[in-house]
Amino acid sequence: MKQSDIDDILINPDQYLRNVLVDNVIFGYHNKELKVLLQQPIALDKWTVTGGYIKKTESIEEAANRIAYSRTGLKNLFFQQFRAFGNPTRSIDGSKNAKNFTKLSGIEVPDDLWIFDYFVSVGFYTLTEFSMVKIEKGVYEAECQWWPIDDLPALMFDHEHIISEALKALRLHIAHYPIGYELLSEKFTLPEIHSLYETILGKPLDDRNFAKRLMATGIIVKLNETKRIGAHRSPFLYRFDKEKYNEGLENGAALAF
Amino acid sequence: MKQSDIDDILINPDQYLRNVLVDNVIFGYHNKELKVLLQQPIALDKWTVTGGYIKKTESIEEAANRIAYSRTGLKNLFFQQFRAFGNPTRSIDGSKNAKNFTKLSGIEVPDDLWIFDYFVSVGFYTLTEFSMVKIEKGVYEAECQWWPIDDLPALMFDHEHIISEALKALRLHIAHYPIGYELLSEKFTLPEIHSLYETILGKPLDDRNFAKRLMATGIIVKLNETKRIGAHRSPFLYRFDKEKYNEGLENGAALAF
DNA sequence: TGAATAGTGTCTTTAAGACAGTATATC
DNA sequence: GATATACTGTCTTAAAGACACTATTCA
Repeated sequence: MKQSDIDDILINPDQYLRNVLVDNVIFGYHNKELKVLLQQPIALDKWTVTGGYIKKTESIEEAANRIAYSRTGLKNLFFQQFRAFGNPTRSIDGSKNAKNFTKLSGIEVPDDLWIFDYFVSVGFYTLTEFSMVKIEKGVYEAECQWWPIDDLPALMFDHEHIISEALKALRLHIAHYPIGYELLSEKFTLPEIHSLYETILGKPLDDRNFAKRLMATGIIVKLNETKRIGAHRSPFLYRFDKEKYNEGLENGAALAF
Repeated sequence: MKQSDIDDILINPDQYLRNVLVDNVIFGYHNKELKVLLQQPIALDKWTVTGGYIKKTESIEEAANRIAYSRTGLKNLFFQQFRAFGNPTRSIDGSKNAKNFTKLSGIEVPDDLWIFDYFVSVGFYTLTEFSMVKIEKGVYEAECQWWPIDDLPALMFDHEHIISEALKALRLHIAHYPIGYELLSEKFTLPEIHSLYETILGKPLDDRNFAKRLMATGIIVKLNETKRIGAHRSPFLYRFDKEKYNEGLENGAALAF
């Protein structure tokens, strides 16, 4: 749990559910790079994924969305619940006992204050195109920035585990459902979507087989336009067939890479 | 939330996490039938899946196990988290406001008591062989019994949805990982495991292709014994190769039915 | 015409799916 | 020998995977 959240829930304890929160692993893709949005609470040297408490009036999905919106300024991002984390070690941390809390905040609190009990975290991941994001850090965050998924800073609690589980879930998802609508421009080239899949999966995919299979699903449509990319052959542009895409999200699209 | 749980958490509020609980959908298999263990709290006419609060000293997995043990008397059952449920409508229910609560229990409580806020439910499912289970109903349950999955009684809250999501998760699991170790005798016949798969998936599977594929995974081993089943040809007995089975649980076993 | 990237077709191998007749045990 | 169940092999079709050359653009 982050210092800022402790403050927030102390100031407005009545509007939040207790002992349960949402952690939302925000993945950002841009130009063959996959990154994750992390924040560093003031007065702590470790980083956390974005997360927050759940209001009594909202669902866990709404909470995950609200958190993503508050950091990225974007709505209608693709997001997905992947699993919940909950065990007593989630509270064994320097910030999670009364003495340390008082030292950090100057506020005196009883030893058995309920916020020192562990919190069950419901994990979501969210996908976004990171060049479109104007990061808005929270008032209690010293920093909020993108980190490459294979070069993460020191993370609080089990957040490294949460990120790796989120990535595992994302890679499983990509093998069964279409992906990319929120990550590419409306019109995109075959090499662009090819790179997206390679980057998320972290492995090369044969370009001929990739194009063959992707076209076979019908979720993308070739346009009669090309994109000029300089001193090279101009690639054709494609767009998603939103109907087929949504159908794929519902029923699965056979793209088992 | 069940009446019994409300009592329990009122009597011992300090040992449990607040606003979060575990619901454990216990599936029972026996003789070509798949059932789910449901309980009916005293003074209510609707049924619920088994569930309970999470102690501050235990993980959500330990809580799910404790619940399964308390109802079935069995340990080391196969269980799996599938997803969390949380939205404000989870608290709109006859038992979830102060007036009704007082009417049912005779205990006066304030209108804004925290237990009337909604609870996030972390959903697990558990598999067991139901002829081995001696059902132990909780002190606050009027009934606790097996129900066929395609003939359920009226269920509280979103519990029908929880069961259908659990079943969906189980069927997804069975397509990617081995299953059955906890559901069959140590030695079993091909027709027995064939029926198990057909029952869980709810559809017929070609017997020749099933045997071919199952043997190809190496997770079962043919023994040099047969089982006498009366006036018919005696089927051979098989057992699981526990090493291959566990490896399949870790890395997946290609059995995409 | 050289450099960089786009785009595409064929063959092989493997897996999935459909399908039916023989073998065995007991009465 | 009648009956009920166990057991298994082949063919067809579809998908996956490996693989390399031609086309375009522009400097």
